[in-house]
Amino acid sequence: MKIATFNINGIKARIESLPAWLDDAQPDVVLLQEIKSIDENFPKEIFEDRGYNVETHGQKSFNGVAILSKHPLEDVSRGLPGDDDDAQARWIEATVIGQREALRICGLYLPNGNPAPGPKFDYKLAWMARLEARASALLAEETPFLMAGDYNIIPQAEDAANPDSWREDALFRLESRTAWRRLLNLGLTEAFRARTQGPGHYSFWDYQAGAWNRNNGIRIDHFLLSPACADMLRDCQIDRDVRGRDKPSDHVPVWVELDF
DNA sequence: ATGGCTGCGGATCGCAGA
Repeated sequence: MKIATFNINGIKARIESLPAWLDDAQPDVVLLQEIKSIDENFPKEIFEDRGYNVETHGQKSFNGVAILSKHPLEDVSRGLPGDDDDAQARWIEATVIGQREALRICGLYLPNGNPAPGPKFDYKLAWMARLEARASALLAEETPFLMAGDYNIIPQAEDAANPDSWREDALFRLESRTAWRRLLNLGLTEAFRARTQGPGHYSFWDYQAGAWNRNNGIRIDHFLLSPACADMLRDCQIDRDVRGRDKPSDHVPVWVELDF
């Protein structure tokens, strides 16, 4: 089963290029971020016509996540637990039934956190603490799961073309990387690094300053896998070429192939 | 050498993103 994550930076702006990528890549499940749409305005029919079940958790103008799945989705849950006052739509989870077992899939759009320090950075770190708590709870349930999406975290220097320019940025500050490390220390596996080593692998290139043409990218879209899910991992790739197509998002899809 | 953008709402700019 092929499961992808893709920050599309606005469903209205990607109304043609997203279906084109789906037809090309043929993922079974897609976790979308930054749909920038309320649920009522999300064009479900475009995806239902292609055989996908569609579950959204949107809001006006900003953020918003969704799941597309060719397999039935069960027990859909919206919003990251831990703060009832958090109105930002950044988390959705559901259970996908595979051939042999079920997999809990969590789609996330982690806060950017800039400028740092400041209230937005505090929100990012608090959100990551809630994410850690959710991961711990899922581990305790002993059901296989993955958490994937736009983490807005550059894990290591090799994940940026120019790491020195990111040192003080919320995506690469020590506090952010420490919170990321805490997730890994729970026993989660980062899918891409389980299979591919070395620099030069990116999932985001800024629209500005010719970042794509210069390959000035960063790797911030990730899959974290529970131990049982990590045993299912067969492949993990970044669809880099998507960034060079017509009217691209600033992110590209990342996907895993899981045997379950 | 420097710096360059895009999307959204309800507007013809301000904010947000990373």
